[in-house]
Amino acid sequence: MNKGERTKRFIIEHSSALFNKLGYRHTSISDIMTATGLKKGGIYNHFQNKDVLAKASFSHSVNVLRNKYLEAVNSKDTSYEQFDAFIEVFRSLFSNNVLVGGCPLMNAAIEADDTPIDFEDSIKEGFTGLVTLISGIIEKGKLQNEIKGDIEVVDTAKFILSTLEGALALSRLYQDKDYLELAIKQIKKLLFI
Amino acid sequence: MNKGERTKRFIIEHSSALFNKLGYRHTSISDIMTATGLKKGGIYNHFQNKDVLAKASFSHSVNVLRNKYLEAVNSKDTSYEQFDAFIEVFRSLFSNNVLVGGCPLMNAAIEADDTPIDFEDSIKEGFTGLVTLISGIIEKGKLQNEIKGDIEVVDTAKFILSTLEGALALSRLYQDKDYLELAIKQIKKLLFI
DNA sequence: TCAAAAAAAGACCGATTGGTTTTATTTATT
DNA sequence: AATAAATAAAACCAATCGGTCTTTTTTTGA
Repeated sequence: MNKGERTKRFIIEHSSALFNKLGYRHTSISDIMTATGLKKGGIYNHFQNKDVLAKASFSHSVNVLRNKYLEAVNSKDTSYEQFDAFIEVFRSLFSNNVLVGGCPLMNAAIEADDTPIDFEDSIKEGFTGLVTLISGIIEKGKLQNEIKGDIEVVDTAKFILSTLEGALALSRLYQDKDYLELAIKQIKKLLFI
Repeated sequence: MNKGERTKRFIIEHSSALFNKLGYRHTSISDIMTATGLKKGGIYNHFQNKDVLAKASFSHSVNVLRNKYLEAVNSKDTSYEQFDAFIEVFRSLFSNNVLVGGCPLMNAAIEADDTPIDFEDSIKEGFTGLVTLISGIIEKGKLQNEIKGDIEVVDTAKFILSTLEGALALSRLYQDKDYLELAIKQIKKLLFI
């Protein structure tokens, strides 16, 4: 990997945290200059404009998170364990252990609401990927008689995602994990036999 | 009411929609000038600075919404009807019938996350008020044997709020009411006898 | 090692930001 | 109707925004 690629990655890694914390519109190039220690010339040498950098940073955050989810879920065999592993990654969005600033999908979704963001489709893809992941866990659980048989797979996955995302936002606002833990407890009660 | 007060109200009414749609940081004075037809002198004559106007606009949005909630719930006698009435107001946050731009509490909460907003306490108060309102409905339902007796009132209210807020955000992103409707269906199933 | 290419710094640009001040106009009071 | 007070427009301000361009420095490959 040559210098150019290394620097480009370096910029993305450092700016993705900034964008997720401050928002895409509100994060300025000078914020990124401070965070990276580079000047404008060094940044614009790798990205045509701020929007391109913002999109790359968003994708990076989402990729980091997705890989964590997949790694966690795929390492388990029962739906109980898969769900717990998934939840453990989701909990990191409260504790800032994997990313800082909360869920990048929800943050971007709220910002995109009525304020056009050019990577809105990527936000939808990200959420849809999560619904698919949760659906897989439910499907497996039903097959293995761990999850109630009369549950609608995709609808329930959408419901679980809604609940978790809402609870995360409230837990972060109050800096109180109870909202998230309560949601997890209720979901488990709904799901498992 | 003299001219000054009338203009002040006029500015708040018009800018609150803008702030809720675009975000508090991102809405500019010139946006407000366009929306109100006033020039800077006319606006700064009534508000010391943008933050004061932003806070007044946020409070206005929250007040409009709170009055709708209270009016809806207080006009009903059974917890079934109260819950439906509450939900009908919440649905308006998807259809933009009462406010435009989604839930002002959630919008501000996401913006306040890691980006200090000076009215963060007002956001918390707003959410706490909603938890109290929902708790009241559950309490009444338990007393009137409409809601399951073994339900934890406040914890369940927090769970319901989490679910609804998350589902609203997803429904708004996809422009698809299913997320919200699914959440409502599950909550009713959980709640009522 | 040396020259070409890539990378990054630095200076600069017009537009926009929030905000102030001065001037003009409208409203309210006598 | 006249006048003081309130209101709003207009002009102006420094700071910051995203972005460009030129120059300098560093990396790379022969």
